[in-house]
This record gives sequence, structure tokens and C-alpha cells, in this order.
Amino acid sequence: MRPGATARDEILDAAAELFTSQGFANTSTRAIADAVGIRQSSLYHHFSTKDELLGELLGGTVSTSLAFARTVNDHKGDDRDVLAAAARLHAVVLFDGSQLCNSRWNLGVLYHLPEARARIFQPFMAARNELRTIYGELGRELAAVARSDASLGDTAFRLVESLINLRADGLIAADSASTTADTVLILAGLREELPGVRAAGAELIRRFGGLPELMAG
Amino acid sequence: MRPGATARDEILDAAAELFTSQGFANTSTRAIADAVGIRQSSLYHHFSTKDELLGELLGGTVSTSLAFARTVNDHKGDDRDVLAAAARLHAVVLFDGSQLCNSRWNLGVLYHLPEARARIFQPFMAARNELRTIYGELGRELAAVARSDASLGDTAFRLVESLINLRADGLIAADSASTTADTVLILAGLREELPGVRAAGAELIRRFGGLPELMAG
DNA sequence: ATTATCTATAGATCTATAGATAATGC
DNA sequence: ATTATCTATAGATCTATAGATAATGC
Repeated sequence: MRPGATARDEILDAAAELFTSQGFANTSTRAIADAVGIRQSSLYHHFSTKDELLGELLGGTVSTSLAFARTVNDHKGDDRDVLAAAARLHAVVLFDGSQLCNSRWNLGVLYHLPEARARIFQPFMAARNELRTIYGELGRELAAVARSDASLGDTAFRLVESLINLRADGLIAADSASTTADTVLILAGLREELPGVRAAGAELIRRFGGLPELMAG
Repeated sequence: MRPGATARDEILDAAAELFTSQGFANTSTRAIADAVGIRQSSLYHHFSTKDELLGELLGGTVSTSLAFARTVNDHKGDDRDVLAAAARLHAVVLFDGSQLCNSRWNLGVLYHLPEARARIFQPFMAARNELRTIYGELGRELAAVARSDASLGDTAFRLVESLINLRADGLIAADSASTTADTVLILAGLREELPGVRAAGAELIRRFGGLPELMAG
């Protein structure tokens, strides 16, 4: 049985499974309907176009990570507190990465669908760009006090999104998200400070995260 | 005018442009033919199916990087020579990354097309997996003598492939591939040794690379 | 009465083939 | 004579709509 309280949710779940595994253009509305157990035309009572399905799925993915990153970025403390700056970046990487690794379907692959670049999905692309920008800021703040390059945030963003490909290749381990977060710290020259930063980052997630069920591993 | 000595090459070039920008399922054989300036059915004189076009393009992408990585991996020296081990990984990252950044079309995105996972393209996926394995080996060899995690090679592979997404987002700089290679060394704890490793890595590319026109940046 | 599903179908694709015509190479 | 292109089309989709029927909520 497919999860979801409403028919609408079941349809979205089936669309998520098929879009992520076969692509958007390759997935017919008939295939989605079959996966739910209804007729093809019945989809159109809940969604008016196939694009709307993709839009709904795209929107849901970045929003929680962006909300968390915004909150963390808004709570800055002392400019010279290396540990705090590192914890912020660590927490965002761990949170975002965990979402990508542990969501029911590998929704991150939707980012890379050529269809997602269409005008209709502009709001989604804008949200993803804002998330990227926050990574950049957090990276520069940490680089200013630690021994690393100013591009640290960009590299962190790239490593997090590479979890999507890792998952698509079936190579995700239980700790993939957390080792990715650690890797970013090593890149910042903070190998020795790892335990302290991990703890401080976990504290941020506890305070601002609020999605503990997705943070396993 | 579209490059290519033969009609076949022109068709492949058009297919590369369209597949990478719009996806495989979204690109009709008619669109490819129009881009070349011939009739849709004329394609079938040169290729017997649309899949064959994708297969041809996929095959061409990994093969040169894999050949280089194999060669470098086969020329190991002293087990304890940190600089040599670092240069090998650096060279492979730089070479592979440069291919991805500087090829005429962003062919790397083809890796992530759901269609590329089909049985027909098994040889391509096998080649990509072998390349990943070599990264893993080079990483472990370097990790054994430097101060870094054994997963260094996997991280390097992830960073290199993230250049594909960077390029898809229009964010590639002239030095993206070389900074990526440097990042891997910093991760290995070899920030101080960077100039020496860069030089030794460049030497490997000079000896075994043989594709200097793609190595700009 | 409203909401959700169904059957049936219009209209627009899209891939690949058949067979005719044109261009090229000897 | 062979190679490359063309016109025309078969057959199989696929999205979205129209309108009928069933289920639900008051």
C-alpha cells in the first residue's frame, strides 16, 4: 500500500517514485495512475497538468533545508568564534545532506532533470540558489577565521549535492551525510576540532531543525 | 555550421547538444534532424535506433579519462613517496575534471540521465565504475602515506562529477578543474606541498595525457 | 449537492520502416 | 552500382477534455 492520507498524496508519492527512477518525460500519466490504482484521466481531478505534479515535488524538497539554513544563518554570534562558525556550516551540511539521503525517494535527482530548468519552476530554482548563497556565506565566515579557502561553502554545496548521485548509484551508507559534514571541516583545517564542532552543530539542529526522524545516520 | 567531417559526426554533435540541454526522452529524432538540416527519417541511414545515438555519446565520454587513469594507476613507484602518490590522484582529478569542463557540450549530464541506466548501456556504466574504483585505489594509496581518510578517492570522484552540475548551472570558471584538484590535496593534508604536487601531476599529464587542447584552465 | 471516479476520445506527437529519387564513386 | 537522401505512412504512444456514473457528506 502506498502511503498518504489523501488520494492526492498517493499520486504525489507514485509520481516521486517514477520521476526519480525513470525521469519526467519518460513517465506517462498512465504509469502514475497505474501505480496508484486509478484511471489515467482521474489524475486530472487532482492536478491540472503533469507539470504541476513536478512543481509540487520540486517545491517540497528544497524548502525545509532552506528554512533551516536561513535560521542558522540568522543566528550569528561572535565574529571570531571559530567553533561557532564551523558548527553552523557543519549543521547545514548535515541537515541538508540527511534530507537528501533519507527522504523516501531520491528527490534530489529532480534538481538535475532538464525539465526543472523551465520557466514554470523558477521559484524552485530561486530557492535552490538562495540555499547555495547561504552555503557561500557560511563558508566565507568560517574561512575568515579558519585556515581555508573562501570557496569552502561552494565546495560544501557541491559535496552535499553529490550525495544525490551517490544515492542514485546505490552507494549511500548510513553515515554518508555525517561523513560529508566532517569532510567539510577537514577541508577547513579543523580536523582536531571535529568532536567539538560536531557537538555544537548537533545542538543547532536540535534547536532549529525539528525534523529528527529524517536525521538518522 | 555544425562541426564534423561526416554527416554522422554532425548528427552526433546535434544529439549531444539536445540531449544535454533537454534530456533524452524530451529530444525527438525530428529535432535532431532539424538541427542538422536533414529529414527525420534520414537519421536512420546512419543510426538504427535513437538509443544507439546515446550509446555512442556515452561511450566517448568516459573512455579517455579511464584510459588516462589506468595508465597513471599502472605506473606506481615507491610505496612511501607521498609526493608521487599525491601527484597521481591530482593528475587524474585534473585530467578528468578538465574533460568535463571543457568538452564542447556538457556530456557529463548524460551520466545522470535515467536512460543511461538501461541494460544496453551496461558497458558504459562498467567503464564509469572502473574509473570510480581507480579513484578509490589512488585515494587509499595516498591516505596510507598522508594524513587523510581512506575515503579520499571517493570524495575526489564526487567532487569531480559535481563539476557537471556546476557547469549545468552555468557556474564553471576557467580554473574550476584545477581548484578541484587542489581541494583534494588540501583534504589530504598536503596544503604546504601543493606547488610540488601540482608540478609532478602536470608532468604525468604531459607524459600520459596527450590531449592538451582540452586541458586549458 | 458535491466530490471523485469512470469510459471514450480528440488531437498531437513520436519512432521506425518502405520504397522512390537524387547524389556520388568507379 | 552504391550511398545518401527524400516522401509518405503505419502503429503506437501520450496529454488533456467531455460527459456519464458512482461515492460521499450534509
